[in-house]
Amino acid sequence: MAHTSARPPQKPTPDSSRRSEKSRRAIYAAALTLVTEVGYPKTTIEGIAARAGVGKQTIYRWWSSKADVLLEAFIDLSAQTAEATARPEVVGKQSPYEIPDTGDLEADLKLVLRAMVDELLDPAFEAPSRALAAEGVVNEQVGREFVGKLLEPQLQQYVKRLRAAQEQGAVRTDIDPRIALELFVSPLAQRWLQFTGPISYEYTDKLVEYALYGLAPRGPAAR
Amino acid sequence: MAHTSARPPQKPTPDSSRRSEKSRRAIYAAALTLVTEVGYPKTTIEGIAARAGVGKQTIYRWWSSKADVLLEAFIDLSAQTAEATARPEVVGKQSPYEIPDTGDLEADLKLVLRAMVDELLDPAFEAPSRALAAEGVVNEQVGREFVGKLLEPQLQQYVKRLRAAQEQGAVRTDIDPRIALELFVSPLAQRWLQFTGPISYEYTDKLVEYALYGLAPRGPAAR
DNA sequence: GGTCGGCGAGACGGAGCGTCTTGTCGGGCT
DNA sequence: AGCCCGACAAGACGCTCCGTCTCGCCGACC
Repeated sequence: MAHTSARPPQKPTPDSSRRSEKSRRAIYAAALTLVTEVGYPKTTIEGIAARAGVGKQTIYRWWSSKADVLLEAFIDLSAQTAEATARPEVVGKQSPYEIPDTGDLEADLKLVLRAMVDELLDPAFEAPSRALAAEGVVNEQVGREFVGKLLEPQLQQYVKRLRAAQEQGAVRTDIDPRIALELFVSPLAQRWLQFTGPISYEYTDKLVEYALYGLAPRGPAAR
Repeated sequence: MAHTSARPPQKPTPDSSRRSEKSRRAIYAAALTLVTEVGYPKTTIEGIAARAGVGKQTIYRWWSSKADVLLEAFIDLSAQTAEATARPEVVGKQSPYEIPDTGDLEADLKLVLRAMVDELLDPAFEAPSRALAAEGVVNEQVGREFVGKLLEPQLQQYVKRLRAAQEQGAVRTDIDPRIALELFVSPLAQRWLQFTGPISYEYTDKLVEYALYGLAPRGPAAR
């Protein structure tokens, strides 16, 4: 009776060693193109398959949904972009978008947030990341994967920079860096996600200033 | 040639004076129920019609998409809830969730943010507002309507309270209140929308403290 | 040179789309 | 009082896309 095989309705796990690299890349490219051209809701698995010159079954064999395809495609795109961006100065792995430490926290943060503004307005990134963010809002599993694989690694760079700032005396030591970073990152994210306001360098500069020095007057009379 | 009628393929505008109030309310209820029970993607116009005991055409006659139906249904729900919440002390229109002014800005903000935490975790509100937020991320028209009709009016309450605080000397006068409010509202919104972290009273309390007093040390040596 | 499994292609039944048709019903006008 | 008009419930229609399936085909490994 009991051999080594599983009992219940198990999927006939595909053999990944025989997987076609060419098809995979064509599917990534088709998914990213379509989501940019026709928008996420009108992007269909049939459409991706047709555009990639691939059978539908090839997509269903390796992915579970169009969100899953797009997530992997976007992760792949991000990895490529990061690789291209990273100067090949050090052989060791370049962490995603390392934040500079010139000793001037305010300037460093303003610089990085300005770079984020540029990225948010780059059409090649905007369509797929908007689509994934939208899916993640309503589908917790996709949301957590999106955050875990793409967003949180970037946020950890801020944690790192803020910890350094605490050692330099530029940030109070009783502050939780993981929360502190949200004071300037989340407002930008919300304006971009929900169209709650315009996005500009002046705006992100102000966010950094407000967050660092607080809304309350700093005179000795305060508090 | 030119009579009073329009020329090109115009929709035969329906007569709103003959509109069935009963059907409208049934459709709102069905939409809100379905989105809570089966989720936004599986909520269909056919399903709403069936659940409401209504013909599909009645929905297509008055709304353009399921997002449109849900948006109106949710606005209606919010209006009813606001009406029920507002104590009938004054006859005049109660603005949505007026923020108290006890003279202690920190305490007032913490209180209101705690109330927002409660609301975000209320299942009856969570499903529809998540669905609309998700749709709005990917559909700018829906996004702007969602923000204009639901989000921004609430944010303006913070603007009002912060302006009062500026007059009281509790907030620096060179600060833009519309941006300042985002320091504590947006982080909470992002954690809720994207599952980037847990939501609690302790968390929102910290947001208020960080925003008011800043991340940088407040000693005379700073800056 | 034979076997195995992923591959492109596309047929299949089922859902839901948005439109259109039919007959019913109720309010407003004459 | 009787009539007319348009919104209404119901559901048929052709369409697209879903997810599964069945074909041959072809390349890798034995």
